[in-house]
Amino acid sequence: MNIIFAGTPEFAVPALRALINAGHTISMVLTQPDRPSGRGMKLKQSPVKVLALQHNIVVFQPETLKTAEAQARIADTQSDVMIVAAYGLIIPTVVLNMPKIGCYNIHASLLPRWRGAAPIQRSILAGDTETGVTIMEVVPALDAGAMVSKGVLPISETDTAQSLHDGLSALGASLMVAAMAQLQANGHLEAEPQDESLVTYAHKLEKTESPIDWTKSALEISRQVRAFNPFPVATTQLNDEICRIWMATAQLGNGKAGEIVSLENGISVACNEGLLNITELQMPGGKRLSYQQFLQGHPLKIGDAFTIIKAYD
RNA sequence: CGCGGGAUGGAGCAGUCUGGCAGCUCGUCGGGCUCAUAACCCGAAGGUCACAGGUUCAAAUCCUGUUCCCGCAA
Repeated sequence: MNIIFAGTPEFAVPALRALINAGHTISMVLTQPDRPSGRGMKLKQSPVKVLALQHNIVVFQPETLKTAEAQARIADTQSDVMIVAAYGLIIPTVVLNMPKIGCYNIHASLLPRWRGAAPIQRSILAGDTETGVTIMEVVPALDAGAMVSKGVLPISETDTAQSLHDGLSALGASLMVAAMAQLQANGHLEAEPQDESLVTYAHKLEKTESPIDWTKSALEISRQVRAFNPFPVATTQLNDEICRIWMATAQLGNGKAGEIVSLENGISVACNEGLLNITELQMPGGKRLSYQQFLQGHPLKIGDAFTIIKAYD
């Protein structure tokens, strides 16, 4: 089929690759304009753009799809379907109506739960035991289209936003390829409307949510740490310096909130309820370190305490 | 040239402010102990202190430039 693909970050890359490998013609790739990013603020191409260029696919990077010019270029591709995966720009209704057959989206949650920007992180934070990917029709309202198919992925006690992201991204790619195969065979896709009474929204993570509050339970903090890995990373304070916590799990035990109670298998810190077992962390200027390596250069004693960051600049 | 931090035996760090013998924890190697061990004891090797230049009797340390890494910001 003749497909126009709209996506920007790493999450969308497996889907584009899978569609190419499935033999579809990608008539155009829409992705966000190159942005100044990283140290030195150099212009950086989106991961989707990099892949598209490797396959000599036409890349179109308008600042907005509201202009007649941009819309004309998209219309010119005469595409059968448009596939959207974390594109990051609002797609006007007029553009949604351009593809002959329709417009489909990959969303990283089991809709109608977690519509919005940060479904993966919010599902971990909420303590969900499973999450997944939904293939659905794109409609003008946010992630509200009828659902074509779903794939489920369990969330384990050691899953991070990164690990789930990778799993969901791959799952979404295979579901989308399957959906396109079905569409090609049948000429249409069955879609089930979302139950509006079960809708929840996954708001973007705020930087202000990253400091760890040691008076919460270990379970909650562990979810925070894992949901915030790799971004924006949970933080706490150690000896007047900001310490980033990359990996931690909850375990049984108790003590005074913030105090280290054991250094046996990880750095165990007392919370209001239970212990947080830190296994990977990072100090300013340094790299992420396993707790073993960290302890060799930063000697900690039982009784030392992490403190709560008061104000976040 | 967006802002800040960093680079010291194989790993992680101290030492730099105030110039004066190259240190710590771990790893590696050798020996000892042990039924045994990632445990413990004894010993050893391993450094162009990122790179280049400058100041000085003397530079890891002060000055200038370069490279690479980390964080912020997006």
